[in-house]
Amino acid sequence: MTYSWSSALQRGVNDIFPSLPASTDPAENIAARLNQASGPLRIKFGIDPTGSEVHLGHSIPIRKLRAFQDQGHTAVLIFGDFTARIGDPTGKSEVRRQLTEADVAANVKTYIEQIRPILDFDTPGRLEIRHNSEWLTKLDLSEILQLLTTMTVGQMLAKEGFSDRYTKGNPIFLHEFLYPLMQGYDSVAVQSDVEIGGTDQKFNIAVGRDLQRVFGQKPQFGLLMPILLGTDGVQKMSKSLNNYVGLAENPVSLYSKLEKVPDSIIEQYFELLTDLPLDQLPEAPRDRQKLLALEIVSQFHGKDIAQQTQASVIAMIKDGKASDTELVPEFSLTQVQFPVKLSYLIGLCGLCPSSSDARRQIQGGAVKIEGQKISEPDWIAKNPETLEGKVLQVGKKKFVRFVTT
RNA sequence: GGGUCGAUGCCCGAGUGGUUAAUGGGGGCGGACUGUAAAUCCGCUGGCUACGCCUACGCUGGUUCAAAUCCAGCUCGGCCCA
Repeated sequence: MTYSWSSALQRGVNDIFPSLPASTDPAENIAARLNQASGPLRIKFGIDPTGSEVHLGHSIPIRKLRAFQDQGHTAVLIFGDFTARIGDPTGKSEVRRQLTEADVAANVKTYIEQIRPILDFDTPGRLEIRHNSEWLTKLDLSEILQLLTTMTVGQMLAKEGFSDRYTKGNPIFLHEFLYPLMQGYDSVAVQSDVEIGGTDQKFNIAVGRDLQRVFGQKPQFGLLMPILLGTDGVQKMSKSLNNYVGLAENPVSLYSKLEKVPDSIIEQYFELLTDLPLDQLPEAPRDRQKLLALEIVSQFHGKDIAQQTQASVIAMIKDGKASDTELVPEFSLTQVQFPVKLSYLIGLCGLCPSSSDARRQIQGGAVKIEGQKISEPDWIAKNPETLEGKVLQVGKKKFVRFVTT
């Protein structure tokens, strides 16, 4: 098998270092490394299982990993179970939530399920799943010191984020300095040839190169993918900003979020999240949004379901109410005591976070039953029969159908 | 370790004894408009099956008829000194 720096591998790549054309040393050129490889290269990607949801932003480097797999290389997927458990206090001085071993293990499990549609799990030799606790828990103090001697405080402070925080007077804890080193050591442990990461990972990946050199290995290449902007089109996709699209979301929610991706970023979404040729996209902006939504739902749920979803979402909007029973979540009234106040019920079924909020939504004219607006905050349903089979709607995209079973 | 300044709702940030669930901005949500977009305009933005009740201004006590506001101790941060 021969390897090459193909267009599939190059698609969407933001940066590659050591930089591609600049170096005259053939060994310092990723294309050369690929061309000369006698066997599959080891492509590293690491992710800290700190939460339970993976979103489209995370999927970008993973998709790139898949592209390497498809070219015959070995994807080395590292779960940062050790780094996750210490808890990375990056950003604010937020409460450091200590994750237990069990939390992390559970997260790893859900991550794998969510990632499964993207990566090739089946072809032998194409995927290696590792956990960094494997080697990081074994380091003793003298080995840690050896890692620490490779860097200066000045170098650390030069890292984006650290420098900001330092000049702003925000706290930086010492153990945060250890993060880049731990992640870098992962590269040593798995002997990676190429590490994939977001552009924000440049520093950490570079540390990996340094450490590999220290440990007598050939330094990896860094392949940086752009950070995906969230559905607000402004800030990076993240769960805490609530501008994310989760991989595990149901088809309807996936579709309805993606079909309104702002025009300004939709091209980037196509480039990074699909394999569609960019010069053949539809002209009309609205058609682009629909195609994007359809394509991505297909990736995770298959073409049939995607098309079905598109049809029902269109119907849902057009008629002003949910018509397709399959795709509207059901809520059972069996546990509810009647008569019930609507504001309370809305809180119960989760369409609003609290009954107070539900009350406000009713007053704001956001609540409909079967397309009929309810504006009386003390509206009461006398018995289950008045609601059975009906669709409750809060705002434009939150629906629930009442059932009595 | 010593000195000093600080800690307010999702975030930033006013308020320094009493019409204070707490000005303002951001964000978010909802409504109108639209391409289910953007921009714009309007409303909402502690909880409670609610004409009332309960929690809130780092934590714990104290002063007072009354405290986010005054006092003490504690916790956590910034800066300066060592």
